[in-house]
Amino acid sequence: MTDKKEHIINHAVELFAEKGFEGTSIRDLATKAGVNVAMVNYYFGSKEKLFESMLALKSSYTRGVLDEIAKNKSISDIEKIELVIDSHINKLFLNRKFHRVIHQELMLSKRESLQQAIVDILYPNSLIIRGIIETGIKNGSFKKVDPPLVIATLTGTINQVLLSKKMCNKLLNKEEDYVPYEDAKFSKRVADHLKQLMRSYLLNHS
Amino acid sequence: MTDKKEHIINHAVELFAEKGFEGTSIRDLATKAGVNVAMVNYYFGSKEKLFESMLALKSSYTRGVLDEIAKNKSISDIEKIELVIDSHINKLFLNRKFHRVIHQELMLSKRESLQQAIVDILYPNSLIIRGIIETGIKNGSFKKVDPPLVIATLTGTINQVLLSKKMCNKLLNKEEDYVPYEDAKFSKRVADHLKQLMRSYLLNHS
DNA sequence: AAAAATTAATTAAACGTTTGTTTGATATCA
DNA sequence: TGATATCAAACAAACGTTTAATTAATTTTT
Repeated sequence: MTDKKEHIINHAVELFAEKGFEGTSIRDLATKAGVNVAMVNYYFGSKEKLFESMLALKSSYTRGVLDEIAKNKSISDIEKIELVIDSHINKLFLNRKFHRVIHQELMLSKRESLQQAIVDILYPNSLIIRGIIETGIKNGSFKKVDPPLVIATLTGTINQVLLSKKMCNKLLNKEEDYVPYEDAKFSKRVADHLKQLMRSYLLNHS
Repeated sequence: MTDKKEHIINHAVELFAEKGFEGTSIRDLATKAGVNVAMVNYYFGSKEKLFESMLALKSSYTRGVLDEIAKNKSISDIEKIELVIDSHINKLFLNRKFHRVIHQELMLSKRESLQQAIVDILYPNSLIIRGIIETGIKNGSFKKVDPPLVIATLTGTINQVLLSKKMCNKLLNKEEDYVPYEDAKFSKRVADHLKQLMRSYLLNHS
């Protein structure tokens, strides 16, 4: 992947996140990236292939960390969940623009092949978390919960605050121009909430 | 609102939910609704005003029920939360197409005036839930939780399962053509999960 | 009640833009 | 010299929208 291609992709993520795939024109993108309109098709072939290239480049960040947490044998199950929460929030807050883009595409049923590609990016993570939860249940350290829905709660809560600055600020009673995602206090607040929630829900006080 | 306008709006909700605002063409819509292309502009003035009309018509369902739950003095705080969960799931599952549309628009920063209108639709509901939680904390029946983030968890969990059939089915290990949103068993499953989650998190066992 | 006049609804066609994409010429570099 | 990169310009197709003519429905007048 050349510098120029990455440069275009990075601007594409910004625009796709703000205006959606259909709402972003090649001309907008070319202007913002400071290149000629023809360069996008020259490098990527088409707007849709540009999107696929973006997926391929930006989805690489997902794997790895979660796996290590799951395999770690020196920490308890609930500590694993807490580490998962921390790393997940960290990752999603940092890559929130890209995350917004794939969330959009996941909701739409145009371009269904891309939908499958996005599921393939997101699903492995949920599988790992599921493994931790089910192990905890077998161990007797966790209560008998509904693992898929616990995952929906974890990711759903983070998505809920991540996907709309306007709604998030309204919910938190913050002023309009506050950017919660760049405030370490806020990401810690979300993490603390989820950790306490999971502790009280998962742990078996027997 | 005439029958014809409502008829067009109902088809617009379907298409907007599937393909997004930019991804839906007036010609697609006219064909699907069985009317001439010119009728959309004749009745609504423009594509954007059609969207606003849709907002005005379809957002009416939101208010009312939650208010009654909050005011009810013959049930406990946790029972109020459980009723909120039931009515919320019921409402969102029934109106999931419309909910998907406003969720999309909330994520994008094109047409910011519409964003504000959507926040104004969603926010009052969260205020009522917040009131219940804060009352519970004052009563001593609830632990000292972070009310805005509890709301984010409630709505986020429901959104997470609601916004992508493909992802939802993958998470639940269901086959591709299963429609969870029309299965009463599934909505009960989500409701049970959220109720147990909230019970163990909110209740003060002192 | 019938006829005329007025308003509303519907249509096919066209309008001007914008869209993604391609071309062919020119510049840059190896 | 040959390959790669960049450019302004043009392309056809699709877009939201408007027009002008026609039909349907409603109201007014006789």
